Amino acid sequence: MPHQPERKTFIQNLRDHGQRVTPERLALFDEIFAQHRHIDAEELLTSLLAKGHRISRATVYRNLDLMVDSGLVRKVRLGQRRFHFEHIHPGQNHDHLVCSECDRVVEFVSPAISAMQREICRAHGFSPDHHQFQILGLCHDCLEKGAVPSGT
Amino acid sequence: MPHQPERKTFIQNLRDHGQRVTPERLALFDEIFAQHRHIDAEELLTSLLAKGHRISRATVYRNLDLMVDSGLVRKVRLGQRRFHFEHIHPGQNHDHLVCSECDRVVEFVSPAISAMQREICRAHGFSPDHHQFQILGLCHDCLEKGAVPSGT
DNA sequence: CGCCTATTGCGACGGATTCTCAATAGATAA
DNA sequence: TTATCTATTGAGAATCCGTCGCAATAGGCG
Ligand SMILES: [Mn+2]
Ligand SMILES: [Mn+2]
Ligand SMILES: [Zn+2]
Ligand SMILES: [Zn+2]
Repeated sequence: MPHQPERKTFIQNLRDHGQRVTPERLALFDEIFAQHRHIDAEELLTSLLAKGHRISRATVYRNLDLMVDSGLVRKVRLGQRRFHFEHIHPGQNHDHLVCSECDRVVEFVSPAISAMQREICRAHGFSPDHHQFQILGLCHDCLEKGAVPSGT
Repeated sequence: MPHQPERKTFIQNLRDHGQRVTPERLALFDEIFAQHRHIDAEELLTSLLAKGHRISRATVYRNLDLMVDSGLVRKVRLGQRRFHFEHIHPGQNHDHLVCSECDRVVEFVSPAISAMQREICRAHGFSPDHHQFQILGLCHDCLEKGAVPSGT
């Protein structure tokens, strides 16, 4: 269990808010923190069931929201359709390059973005909570394989 | 008709690709370019019908995609659910601040973002097509009305 | 242990978009 | 102008991605 401290934080968060520590919550938590990739609700449900856990789709969705609210998990829109989830690495923010040909996702660290975000919000009287930033395009491999950049 | 040149471009685009110039396409085009705001497919359908045009929902969706592909219209995810569309102002890129309390959308011009995007893509061997950048938070008005920033 | 109530599972429901397919109507050439 | 070819349309069913309602279950506390 390489994510023991986060697990303890999660359990403490639950207790602090009068929420219950259920096996479903722990299994879901462990699954997200075991994965080092972007994973969607359906994939999480499938892997949990494959590992013998008994959990329903609604519970997966409900508890993903709960973990997002508690700040342990991030919910990102990578493609056009569903949300993906990833556990948060504290202190190391990143955003995503998404290949529209092969769906590959590359993370990039963006020190300048936080500063820019602060400045823009200051200028407009906004109080920022979080941002979504994705760059869509073609990855290196797809370019070499001859995919055409942009419209047809 | 204050968008005559774009209209001609659209028609030429269609002809160049062996696509037909239909009244439905022109009506939809005119509606998007008449609006100076972010509008979704359902709203477009409703206003077209209210103006006496005969057009179906499927046609609206199909032709929105077509206009996005031809580079005249941008498709942005402002809330969590549906897409919104806006006509492109060439040479003046912008992104969006979205208030999570009142759904207000404020546009901001971001000269630094293009440069950053280019640099990040160069470093990762990516060929960028476009990006999605939204900052979620609380607008000035909602802050004054006492909305609580972030969690709970 | 026993109560209280938060949480769960199941299946129905919902919004947004896409699909299917027969009918319609632009474009082109004679 | 008319015939022909086929892209496009309309209508509604289907799909995708979640969310909801509610009865059954089971954590947490005294
Ligand atoms: Mn990531
Ligand atoms: Mn805009
Ligand atoms: Zn690729
Ligand atoms: Zn607001």
